[in-house]
Amino acid sequence: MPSNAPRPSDPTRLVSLLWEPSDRPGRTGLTKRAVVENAIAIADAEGLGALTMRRVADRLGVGAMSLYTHVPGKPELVELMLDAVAGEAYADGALPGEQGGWRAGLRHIAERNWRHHLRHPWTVEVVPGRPVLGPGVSAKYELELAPLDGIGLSDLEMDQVLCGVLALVESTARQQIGLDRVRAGNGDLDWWATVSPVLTRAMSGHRFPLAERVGAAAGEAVEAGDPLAIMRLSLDLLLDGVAGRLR
Amino acid sequence: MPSNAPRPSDPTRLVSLLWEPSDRPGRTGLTKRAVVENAIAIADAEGLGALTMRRVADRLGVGAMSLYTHVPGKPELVELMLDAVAGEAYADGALPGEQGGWRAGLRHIAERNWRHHLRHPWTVEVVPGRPVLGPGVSAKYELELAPLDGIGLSDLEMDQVLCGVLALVESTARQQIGLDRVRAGNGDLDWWATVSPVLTRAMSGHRFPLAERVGAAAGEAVEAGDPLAIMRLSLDLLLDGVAGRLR
DNA sequence: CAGTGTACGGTACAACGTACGGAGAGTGAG
DNA sequence: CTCACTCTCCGTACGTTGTACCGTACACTG
Repeated sequence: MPSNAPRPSDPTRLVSLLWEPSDRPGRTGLTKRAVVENAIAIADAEGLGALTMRRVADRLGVGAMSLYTHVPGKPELVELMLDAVAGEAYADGALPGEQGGWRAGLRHIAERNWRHHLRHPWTVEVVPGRPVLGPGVSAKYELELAPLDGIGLSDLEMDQVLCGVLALVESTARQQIGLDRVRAGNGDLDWWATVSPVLTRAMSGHRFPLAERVGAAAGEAVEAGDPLAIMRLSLDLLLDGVAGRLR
Repeated sequence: MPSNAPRPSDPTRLVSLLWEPSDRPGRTGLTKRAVVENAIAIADAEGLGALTMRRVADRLGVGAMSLYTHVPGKPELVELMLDAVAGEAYADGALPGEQGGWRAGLRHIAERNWRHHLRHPWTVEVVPGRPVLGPGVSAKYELELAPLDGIGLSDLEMDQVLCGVLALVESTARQQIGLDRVRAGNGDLDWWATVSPVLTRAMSGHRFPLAERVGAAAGEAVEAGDPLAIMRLSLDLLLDGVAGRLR
């Protein structure tokens, strides 16, 4: 990043970019779609940190600067990637609105978004700005609102409940993904076993009775895929709360 | 980042670093505390992206490489920053355990964490790895468990409920922070007004009836500080759910 | 006062996003 | 067919990043 002031990033330009057809090939057959797809492949495998214009270009067998004909810059590329993967979430036809009731629908949404984030871990690295108003995101939003329509919620409440569920899933997925990464980093060595003795020595003098007791219980659970359990429990609690408001 | 393989980042080293006293001055009076505090100041004002070893060093009037005598590298610096700010959350003495009941306690926790994230927006940019086992984080965890102790939850459930609340707050704060940033970026020009016409033209042919209706309602609410409302509603729902389990 | 360990920092390197401008292919007009 | 113009592609270059390496110079120990 050479210039301190980032490019203006015209939102108008971005919207057209999102909705324009992505398949019109250039001279070497390069398309916007191909750029986005290859960027996604890199980010899926190695995270946003490994996503580099040069690497995308290498995968496509073109020069780095050729990408800029199809994509204004890296931030815009990431937005295009986000919209592209959003479209996949319900591609198999199991729609939230057809799960038999709002509760099953929301559960389905939670499960699909969980999968979605684990499949594309970089989605939890992006700090959102304005909503990405592309075809993929719009379609996803439309489908996810379906189970909430006509059950006695106002339009605003529909959005808020949905956002609440998605927030829960996203944040828990962040934890899971972070955990997966550090576990993949060092070769399976037992983190707690190595850290624990150093920790107890370091915090001699301090006492955290609750934290130690609960932390131990939580720590054991973590080794069995814990964040998912947190997500499921919190989701159930939240759904119970919604049910209470409806009756 | 010159080497593709990041430094091993010994977790043992990090734990000692977190608990070691931070005030022992070096030859020029440089301390670990000073490094961390100045790094926090930069990140608070301009985000993690603006946090640079050179900038921290400049603020301290030392050479960039001098930081490395006090801090092993940038990732470790960020972890030290996280632990340092965690310590502030309840520094004024209004503890979650003394709010009169678990419900008020959790609400207090949510509100304090909301403030915390807005005060240090970079905290929502960090993808967590292993928990940061420093004095600040430990103290915060201890205090936040207090309102949940002895109300009929298992140790594991205590952790899960707390994590659920924190997840909700964090994810909603992320949205708020992202929104604040784009709003600060372009000089207050009305985003929706400029985007809307382009959008309707671009998506001519596609129909998203629910998304358009609900999105409009949600869009209006956004201009009045919406993510906070989402957080509050979802939190209430979650708390209702907890109440249902307890009785 | 001499010796030694440690704090400091200058230089250098690989990698980053991308501005700039040239090269070359494609297309339309005369 | 020829010319001119446009648009795609990309080589080069710049400023900035984290930090490895190694020399320097201070402060404490003896």
